[in-house]
Amino acid sequence: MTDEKAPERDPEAVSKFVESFAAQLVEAGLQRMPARVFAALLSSDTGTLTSSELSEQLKISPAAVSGAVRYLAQVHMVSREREPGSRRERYRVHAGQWYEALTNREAVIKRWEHALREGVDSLGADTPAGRRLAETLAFFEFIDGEVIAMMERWRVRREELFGAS
Amino acid sequence: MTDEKAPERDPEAVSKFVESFAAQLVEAGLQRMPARVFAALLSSDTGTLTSSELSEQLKISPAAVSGAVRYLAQVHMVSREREPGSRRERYRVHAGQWYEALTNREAVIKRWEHALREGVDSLGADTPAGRRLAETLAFFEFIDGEVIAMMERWRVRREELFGAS
DNA sequence: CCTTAACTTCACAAATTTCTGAAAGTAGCG
DNA sequence: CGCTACTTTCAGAAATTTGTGAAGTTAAGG
Repeated sequence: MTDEKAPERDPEAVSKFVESFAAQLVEAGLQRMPARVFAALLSSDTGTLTSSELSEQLKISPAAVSGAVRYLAQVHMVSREREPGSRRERYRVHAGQWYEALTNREAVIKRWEHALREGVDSLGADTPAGRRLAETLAFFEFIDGEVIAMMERWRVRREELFGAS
Repeated sequence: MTDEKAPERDPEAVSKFVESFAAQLVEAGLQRMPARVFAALLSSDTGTLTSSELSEQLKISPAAVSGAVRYLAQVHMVSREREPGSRRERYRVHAGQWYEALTNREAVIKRWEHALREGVDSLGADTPAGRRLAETLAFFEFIDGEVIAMMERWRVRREELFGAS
């Protein structure tokens, strides 16, 4: 009900959410800057922000934005887009895309499996320790398959709930 | 085939596995000392080690062991046992117990959900950002249920593979 | 081409985290 | 009751991580 034409959200409220969600991400193991940048994108209206918008909103240097975004892109939590006809770059969080990245723990799991296999070999499959490692390995192999099926079910569910593909 | 009565494993090989598996755990977000301690327990024959054994094997101070173990116990990755009739404490990794702790990310997820709910409220459920947050929230709620069912299936599977309950 | 707007890289200062030695508990055992 | 064998706590040194300013790079637009 103000006379502003674009209904600007209360920056105070946005910032409050950004910081509190970022804090949770940090606690879960993400670095601080990537967490804040990601939270900011998640709570933006378009799901996209430019480098300078991020820099301004979060009060951090362009260098920090650059580093954070590079990391986030690497783990597929955001994607980068070039605005045609401008040097400006836009960073985007696809609603449906990012938590699939959580799934990409898969790469991590593969490495765990590798390390465990080596362990089973070098300690001996017939030793108590070897057996313990083998069981852990079996667990991860199980998880591998389950996660894939689970994400399949989620896509179906999501369709039900929100319609859009 | 040596004349040693207890068939000591090659400490070299054990150490190699411990360090390489610990490295993976670190990369996944665990702190260094807890990771090393945990890997050492995982590759021990009995699945238990005393404080001084850990201290010696990993070449770290008793203080470091104490800190690492406190953390691991807190997140339920190891349990502590008192040897009756001795001040000595024993730390144990239950083969089937520890990866259930991975599941206890559950607590983490609950906090994420809380933060997201607040975000939806304060940004407005009818805004684009609000809708994005709501979808993310729905995803986590979905995961909650799935993980529980998945662990159920694992227990069945484990029974098949290894027999022991 | 040259200018300029944008992003990236790099070296370093600051903040944080990690590990240790030393001191202080705590409980078994004589 | 106190000695002894362990473990935990704590303050601080050392290592690591983080974020910045400044210089470097790249491409759009004149």
